[in-house]
Amino acid sequence: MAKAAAVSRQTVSRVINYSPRVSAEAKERVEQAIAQLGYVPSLAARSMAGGGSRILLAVFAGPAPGENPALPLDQLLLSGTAACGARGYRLLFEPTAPDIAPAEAAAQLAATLGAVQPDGAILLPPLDGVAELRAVLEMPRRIARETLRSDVEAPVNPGEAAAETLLGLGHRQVGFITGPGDPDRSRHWLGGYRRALAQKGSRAHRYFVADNRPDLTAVLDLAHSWLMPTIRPTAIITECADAALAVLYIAGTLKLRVPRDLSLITLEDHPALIRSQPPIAALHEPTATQFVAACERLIAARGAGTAHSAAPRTPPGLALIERSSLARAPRTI
Amino acid sequence: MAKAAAVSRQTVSRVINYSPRVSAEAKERVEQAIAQLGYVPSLAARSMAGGGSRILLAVFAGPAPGENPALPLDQLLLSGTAACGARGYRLLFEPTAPDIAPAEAAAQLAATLGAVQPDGAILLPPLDGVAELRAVLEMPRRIARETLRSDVEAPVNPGEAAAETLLGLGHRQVGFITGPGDPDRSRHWLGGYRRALAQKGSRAHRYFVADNRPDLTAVLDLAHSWLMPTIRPTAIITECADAALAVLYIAGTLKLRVPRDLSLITLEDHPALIRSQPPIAALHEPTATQFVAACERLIAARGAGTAHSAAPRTPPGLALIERSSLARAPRTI
DNA sequence: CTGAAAGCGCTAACAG
DNA sequence: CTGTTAGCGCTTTCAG
Repeated sequence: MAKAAAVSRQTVSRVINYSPRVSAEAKERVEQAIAQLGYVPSLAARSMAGGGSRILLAVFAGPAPGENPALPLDQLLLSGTAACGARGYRLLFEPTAPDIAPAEAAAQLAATLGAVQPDGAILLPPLDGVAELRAVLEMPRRIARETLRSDVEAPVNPGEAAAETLLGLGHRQVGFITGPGDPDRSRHWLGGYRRALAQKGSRAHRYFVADNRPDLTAVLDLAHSWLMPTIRPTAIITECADAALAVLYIAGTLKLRVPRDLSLITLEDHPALIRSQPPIAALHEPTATQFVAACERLIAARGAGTAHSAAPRTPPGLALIERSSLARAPRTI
Repeated sequence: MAKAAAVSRQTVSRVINYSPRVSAEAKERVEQAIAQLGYVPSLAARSMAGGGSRILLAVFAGPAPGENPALPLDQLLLSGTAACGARGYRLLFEPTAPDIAPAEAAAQLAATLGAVQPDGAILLPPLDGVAELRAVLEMPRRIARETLRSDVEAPVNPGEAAAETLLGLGHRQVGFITGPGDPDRSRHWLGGYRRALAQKGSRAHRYFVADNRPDLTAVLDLAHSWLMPTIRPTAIITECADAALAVLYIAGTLKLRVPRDLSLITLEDHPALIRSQPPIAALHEPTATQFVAACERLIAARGAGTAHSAAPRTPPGLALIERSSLARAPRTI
């Protein structure tokens, strides 16, 4: 190929690797030849020659059949491939086998690492907490490691944060509706909600809890039964966006106005929340954003000094999308 | 590595490639050494040496920002990686850039093909209809090509099929509620519904159409407005599962019984449909199933004669999941 | 059934 | 700034 541009293969290599040590003239010729011949460098060859594989590995917990993944995989796939593709990288999603011991999962991961030799790997939650897997990423040929959450900070619990927000607005009857998705996650978030209420709650505080991950019709029934009586929640947290819309609808049929009579917040963001009347607030882990950031750090880390990026890690935390579904609690019940 | 087993690299290669031409004895030794040293063959090296990359490429239409993909990407990712992983393959998802001309998309694809050199590629809908892309997969180093639909059969339109099913049950007032997701797809399916009604419909038939892709609260309102009056649909098709559940709830509040007073069918299957009361029928393209089948054909095709698998292509068609939400139309309106 | 030789396409490391 | 020399880890092809 190279010879078509009357230069050596090395110069071609330099050009496609954006080395500054190429004369403008040579670069020109090479680029022209590349365009003409439709030349595309082979990933495999580059990887083997030590130039980096230009592959990033996203490891997620493969859910047992019938179970839901703990993550919005489609969002991650979309935003991740876009971010990586823009920089000439590829993103490979790899599930861990469901229901296996950490040690086995670690062995599996090590095998994948050996076979693919990615330039970096991301342990997606809840895998980021598994010490065995983190260890595997430490050891081998300096594979940069990333997780979504900062390694330092304690992860924030969305359920807890949402409850605190509502308590801060003076609400005393706060409801929580779990959603489908990973049961462990539901449990964890619900736990956060309980903690917040227990901590700040006086006797006047009341729990309204649906911990059974109700489906849509069940949520509608439930909302009706909660909002009909005089003693009712003045604020409701829903794990999934659908449920919030369902509650909003029920509130409407009962002539309750959001947010005057009822505040609503959901732990999953969704485009439909913007268009609803009123728009519904969301307090969620910005998973996709963090994922893209992690990918970019990984890509940036290539060539940089240490593997484990010392790059600026913006504290991830939660994203509170305030919309007009939140208000102070009404004076009287 | 190989020398640890007291054989040549060749023999190792044969063992890991399941060549039959190895003595049981040598095989034993090699396998032991492999386990001991934690040896993993490098994908890149195998690919470069011509042994096949063991990578499958899934090409999908990258949606414009804000738009939804036309496919259940998370399902495809889950089932696809599982299927490929079980056979030692990897699955790489690659989006086409949104809003570009077919020719450009083709160039992009060609570049990816050159860089990754997958053993096979799958054009996910709606890309499978783009001639330029299909052409790219024909040409190069015998990359096996697959699509979800059979190349021969005309794709079946789920909207049309659902409408026909209901017409066959004697329904004359049939509703159709579009959902979020790819707008083109909505349009297409709605068109099928219209065609079916126009074809079989007498004057007595009535259309109830929501073509504005309503969100959940809008669906709830809509269902109420449809089902309240005396002249109302006796059957409703919803594009997405949520909407079906919403309609079911509204029917309940209006004392309409499903399926006696109202038949329900949705074009998206979802676990929640099984648990609802009654369970709701779904008529959907079994995308994930077809995708897994396509992957397996691709993997099987490696080594086999022709690239373009002449393997038995089971007619894909649609999957009608009958549940108790379907019944004959009531005698009187 | 097993070994030896050659090379896949690139990039690092070193000269010029 | 550019060219030369190796060699990455495997598999193919060809001999034993």
